[in-house]
Amino acid sequence: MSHVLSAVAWPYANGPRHIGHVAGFGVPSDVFSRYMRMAGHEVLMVSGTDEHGTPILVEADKQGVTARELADRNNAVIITDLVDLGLSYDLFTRTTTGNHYRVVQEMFRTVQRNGYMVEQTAQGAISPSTGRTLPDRYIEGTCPICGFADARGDQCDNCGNQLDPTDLIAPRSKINGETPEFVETQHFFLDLPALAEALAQWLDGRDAAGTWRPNVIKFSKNILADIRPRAMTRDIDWGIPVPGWEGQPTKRLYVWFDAVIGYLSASIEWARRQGAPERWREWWNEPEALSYYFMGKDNIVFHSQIWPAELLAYDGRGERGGEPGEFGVLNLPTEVVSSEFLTMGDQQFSSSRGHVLYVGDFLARYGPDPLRYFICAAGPETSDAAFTWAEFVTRNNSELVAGWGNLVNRTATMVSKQFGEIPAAGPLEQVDQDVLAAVRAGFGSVGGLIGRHRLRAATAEAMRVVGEVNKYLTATEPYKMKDEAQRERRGTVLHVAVQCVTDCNTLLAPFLPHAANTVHRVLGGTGEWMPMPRVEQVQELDPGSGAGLETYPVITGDYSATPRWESRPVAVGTPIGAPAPVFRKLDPSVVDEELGRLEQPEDTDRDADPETHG
RNA sequence: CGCGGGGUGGAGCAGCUCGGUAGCUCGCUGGGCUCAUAACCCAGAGGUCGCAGGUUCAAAUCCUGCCCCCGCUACCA
Repeated sequence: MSHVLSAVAWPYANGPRHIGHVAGFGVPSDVFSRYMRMAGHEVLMVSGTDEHGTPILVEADKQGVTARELADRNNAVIITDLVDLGLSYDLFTRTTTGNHYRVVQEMFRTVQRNGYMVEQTAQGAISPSTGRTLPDRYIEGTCPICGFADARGDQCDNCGNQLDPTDLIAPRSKINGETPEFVETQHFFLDLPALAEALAQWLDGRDAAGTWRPNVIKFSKNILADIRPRAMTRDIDWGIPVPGWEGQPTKRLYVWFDAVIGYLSASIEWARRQGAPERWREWWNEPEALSYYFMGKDNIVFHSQIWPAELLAYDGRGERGGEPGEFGVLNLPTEVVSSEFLTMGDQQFSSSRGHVLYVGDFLARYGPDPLRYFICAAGPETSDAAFTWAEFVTRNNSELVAGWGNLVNRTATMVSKQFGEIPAAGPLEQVDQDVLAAVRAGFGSVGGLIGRHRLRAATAEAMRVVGEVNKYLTATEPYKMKDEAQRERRGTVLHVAVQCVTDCNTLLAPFLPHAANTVHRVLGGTGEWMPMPRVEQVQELDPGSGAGLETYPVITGDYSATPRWESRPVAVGTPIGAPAPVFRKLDPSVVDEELGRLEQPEDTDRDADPETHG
């Protein structure tokens, strides 16, 4: 049994999340975490909403609300989506809490004391109207090389050359068209080159372990080649105050510096709320503890470079040495589990063009498990994958309904009609023993695949096992055993079938936790078999710091009753009544219906694009 | 230009690290069954594994060159 940290990417609170987001970080991390709990590990699964940074401010300005108000609103929406999907966080919090601010500032101070946070003057773009940093990607102008009029601050799309915003001719802000001001400004830079060797050593070790997805380890080692210091502060008035610069409220920590620290701060917050304030150390200080970070591919650099660099700097393990602070020596990631992107048909998601499918809308129409199933079976695991309504409907109908749901239903129907309870088994024949063994073997094969983050293969393997049981029923034909003389054999077959369905339900529980509870009840069980997360309103722990929260919602849950990853013998005599279907069959017309919805987005004010024309 | 991913029966994918009868799901055709949400089971048709060379007794799998597609830029993870 190990301590396993499931560190799940923090959704950005500038709007609701679409199904691509939960395909990248959400469902894969939950399947893994649920499985690891079932396998007997001590899992701590943490995340929260990421609420700082320029895009939040830009969106808040657009909506005429404060950054806090915008973050509060989106935090609530995101929490509802994630809990409805059944994502079993031990704590899903936010980056605006006092606890987070304190942890981030402690990290900063120690990194600085160890010599890895160096103050430098840099040329930066400022928005004259707000005084805020204007990130490179919000600046555009004429390319000095090819004359292209809409070159970006960091690259020209026309000629492909890398640019610096100061190179642009007639630079302008993408936000409001004003001319940015380039000023000399002081910032703290994380001295990544001084940590490069330690990072390389760590990555080599991870590479040697051979467990990372090939493209992730490859990409991570690649970006190490031209590593350079990165500014960890910004000229902005929304974010965590910079220790030592308290007198400068327009300087704040860079959003990515604080966001990745959320994994640690959320672990600490969880421990404090458990009334065991030091318990987080079991996942962060014990060297044999494991940590898995789940995200989309655009976040790889922050998890395989910036965050480990922050940890190494905190631990004092770069070339300048140093001593860890009050958190002690912190563990580096065991594995960075990055997904590729889910596309909608053949294009990427785009909220402004209405080419998007929000989690909340999806769940309202189809419920959580069909989405979870699709993501597990056909998600962007090792390459981009397309979500299409046609494939969604097909997989739902032919795999969930006709494969698994039907097996549950036909088994429960026969038991209910012929015995009304789980019958006792007589002597087992070879065919009975074979199917029982085939299903039991699934614990090893499916579990091994989930442990290696091969969810597509794991799903297929679990469904193959389901198929074995369907074959068993066809081979033994219990529905033909009408004679009283065949009563014992009929009972034996149905007993075996119920045992197999029960075990299949265990195998599928990490993927389909809601359905697992339904099946559990169909087979005569009661209550919530797979524990579910819940939303809880909590008090701010550190009212003196943070963004001024008083109470806020979190996702949490008690998962201690999680069933084990093993065959559970069924209890003879358990009453089984006539079952109701576990999954809903979808009419193929939903494909056209949904495609029509996409073509005519209800959002009528989407033409009000402040970016176009001045 | 560079970096990365990908091109496998009608569709979507696995296999490629460690060469050796090309596999899965859906669809299609035929058959069986009727307990089940017309579900389930069996059989079959359908592929010169992007192209051209090379290594080898043997290449989807290794090497070289080429072609095509997609990311790396956006309110997107």
